[in-house]
Amino acid sequence: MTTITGFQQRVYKLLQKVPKGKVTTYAILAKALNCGSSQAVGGALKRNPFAPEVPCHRVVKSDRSLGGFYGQIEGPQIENKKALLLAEGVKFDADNKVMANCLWQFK
DNA sequence: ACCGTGACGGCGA
DNA sequence: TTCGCCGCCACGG
Repeated sequence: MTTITGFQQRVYKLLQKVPKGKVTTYAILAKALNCGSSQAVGGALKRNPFAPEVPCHRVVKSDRSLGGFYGQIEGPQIENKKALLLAEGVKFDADNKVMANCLWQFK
């Protein structure tokens, strides 16, 4: 039973606003949603019922590390996430961190 | 209705 | 500069 709460729907909608080749952070999303907790955003993405429709792979932590993907904070899925972003033109640092200029801000 | 947990963030030591 | 702790909102059991 996919219990989609209004908050989650809001997160997905906003996330779809992120263009290809750019990434955003949980904090930025939270702020845009006027929410003080990025964890809430992460929780929503974790339970993301719209796998490919919602580009949850374009969301990284505020320290620009990959964060999580498909319910995992590390593992093969994360590698896939990185590959996906690379395929979209997002560049990474030597420490598996996205370049700051690739960050998308809701302005 | 209550408590514990979480794909996080920021500040302090 | 790196590691650790507390705080935040929302959700599941």
